[in-house]
Formats: sequence, C-alpha cells, structure tokens
Amino acid sequence: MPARSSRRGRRLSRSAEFERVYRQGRSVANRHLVLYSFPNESTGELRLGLSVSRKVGGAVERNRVKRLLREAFDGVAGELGEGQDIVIVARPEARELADSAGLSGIESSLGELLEKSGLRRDGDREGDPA
RNA sequence: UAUGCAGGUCAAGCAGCCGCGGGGGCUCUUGGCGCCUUCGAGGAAAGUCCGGACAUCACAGGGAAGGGUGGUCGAACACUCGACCCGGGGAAACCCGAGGGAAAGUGCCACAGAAACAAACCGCCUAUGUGGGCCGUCCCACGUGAACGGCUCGCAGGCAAGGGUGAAAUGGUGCGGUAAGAGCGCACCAGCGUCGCGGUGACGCGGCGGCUGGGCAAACCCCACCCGAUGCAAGGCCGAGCAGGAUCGCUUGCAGGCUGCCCGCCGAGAUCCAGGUAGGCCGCUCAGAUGGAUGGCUGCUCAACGACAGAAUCCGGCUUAACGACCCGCUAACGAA
Repeated sequence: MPARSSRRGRRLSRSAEFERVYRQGRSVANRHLVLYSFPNESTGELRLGLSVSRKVGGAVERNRVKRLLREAFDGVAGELGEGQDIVIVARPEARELADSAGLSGIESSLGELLEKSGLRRDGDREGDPA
C-alpha cells in the first residue's frame, strides 16, 4: 500500500494489453468518452491507457485532449481500486469539450462515467491517512 | 512622411501554486522512495517533393531501358545558392520566368473562321490563253464575213493589298512598281545569316548580305549532363519458451540437486552448442519518448480569447499553412508640405 504514492500509476504499453481490456473488460460511455475497465490482479497496480484517434483532430488537439485526460484521471485515481486496467477512448466531441470547458469539463465528464460504472470505492479514504 | 519594395528578429508577457520527461547530485543496507539542481518543440517541428550523412545488400568494365536536371559562370555532379545575361512587369526600389532544340520526324491548335499550314469566302485583275454578245475600223465582195481594236459577260488563269474570324492568318510604316498585286525593288525599324570587336561564357555593339513562311517540346521526341537498390519498421547486439544437435547419465542409483566437504536423502535427467521467436538493449542526440514528456489552474498587464501548428536518426533545401508585433535599409510616381 505505501508503494503507491499519490501520483499516477503505470500505463498500459502493449497493444495486446489494450486488446485484452477491449475484449474482456466492461465499458461505459457518454457523448465525449468511452471508458473500458478490466480487473488485473497480477500487477496490483492501477494502469491507464489512452486512445485518441485522428478523428479527434490534429496532433496539437490530440495532445491537449490526452493531457487533460491524464490530469483529470490523476485527480480521481485515489478513489479507484488497485489492480485494474483502465482505457479511456476520446470521441471527436471530446475536442469541443476541451476547447469550451477545459479541464473542469473533462473532469466532470470522466466523473460521470466513473459514477455510471461503479468503479469508485464508496467512502474509501483509508489510503490517505492525512 | 504616406505608399511600395528587400532583408532580419519574435511568435503574447510576468508572477504564484500543482504536475510531467531526461541528465547530474544528496540521502539510503540494495532495489525503491524522497529531496535539491539543471535542461525540455517549430519557423514551419507539417507535406514527404529533392539532396546529403549513416546503414544493409549488390557491384570488373561498357551499353540499353528507366528516372532526374535544363540561359551562363562559380561553389566537385544534382538540388540549391551567389553573380551575371535575355525576356516580361513596375514611376522607381525591385519582382517574375521548367529560360536547350520547332530547316530530324510524328502529333495537336477548342470556339469562330474560307483556311490553323499551306489555303481562298467576300474581294481585286483581264496584261496572258480561250468562248459568247455588242460596237467600230477594214473591203473586187457591204456580209449570217476574215483580220484588227474597244466595251462587256464567262471559263482557264493571276493576286493576297483590303473586308471578315481568331490568342495566333507569315513582318511594320512610307515611296516606287504592276493588269491587279506582292520584300518585287528601295529607306528606316524588326527578324535571320555572316564577319569584326568586347566578354571565361550566356550575350552585347558595329559592318555586310540576300530578304527568310505561325504557335505548342510541364505533346511524343532530339540534344547535353547526372543517377546502383532499399530506407532507422535501415541495421547491430542480447535473448525466455518450444523444437534440433553434441557429451555425460539412466535395473548394479553416484550424472545432477539439498550443501563448500563427509554422511544421509531426493533422484531421471543434466550440461553445452549454434540458429533464433516473444521480449529487451543499442542506433537515438545538451529536448530525446517508444502508448510516446514539454501541461493545468489562478491573478495582473498588453490586448480583446493571442494565428498556423507538436520533435521521433541527423543535416541542408523546396513547397504548403498562418493572427500579428518589431528592427534595419532602399524607393520616392500621383498627392500633401
């Protein structure tokens, strides 16, 4: 438990790992994002993968969407259980959301998906003995 | 000074807080964690259109095919750059030009027009040949006549000046000339050839000559010069597992393991080899990732949401995209003073 600090966990690195999350994981979506999740006890870590296709925009816009998604995910990572892989796919509408509402817009959209998926550990704050 | 040019710089700025990637250092028993420090996108990083480095493969020499380049000189070739030449634009500064060859051949030239490469629609001519009509002259003959002449209508023929079409119709203007005309002749201009001079050269200037018949070669083509193929997913190193080979061992356990030795126990495999998959490392950088860092929030200022846009082996060029701000130099027509 103390091994995982407050910063983000590892990331998904192999396309095979993405495939496993896509095929075997559960998914929830709204008009901006799609969120896949798959419990992975072997690593004991919370890992994130991002997929932002060319349909979202050019390199600058895709970078911006990815950065905002990482930032937003960082903010809520403490509320999620360990030992699972998460993949967030950005839809083209995510670019408009990032342009118009910025980080807060992405955060609320991600929070909506987490609520829908039930991934939040309800009332769990024992990981942060402040 | 406005205006217009040419070259260059920047790419909102500052502060605070929270974060991210690489390097270095400190702490630490190692790994790790933590802390400190430093560096961290562009002028186009883009398109991937050229060239080079680098890498692997191929390679005696020559040719063909294919591709590229195309005023000259220089930087070894090419690309490109600099200077210059020629043509075009501009008042100028300056800008633009795939700028070799159309008497080697083939092809194309829309619409319009007679015709787009060698011709004649309208038109001009009757000098020349020939047919008809009328008139006149001529006469041993007075005519339904020969010959000659004139006028006129044709045919053959001559002309390309003028009209008209077009982006373009085979030089322009003037005089002479002719039946009418025409570089047919002459003068000047333009073009071509040739000679001389200047220049490394593209070319320029001058003299002379006979007057030469369109455009397109980013149409095929011809000429000159250049070019091996593939590209960092190049390529190099390490290397699980599975299968393969070699050696040793396998009822008498004595190879091997527990363990450095002895005993004891377990015990059917053990060790090595090259190739090489998954995977890893290098290539890969004083930005240097390999699911890919360079960001977010707040406040203030300029301003009024701040353009185009994000490195992926490196370097040089080309092309394309795009708000603006500033610096330096040049030009000064019209207009203002």
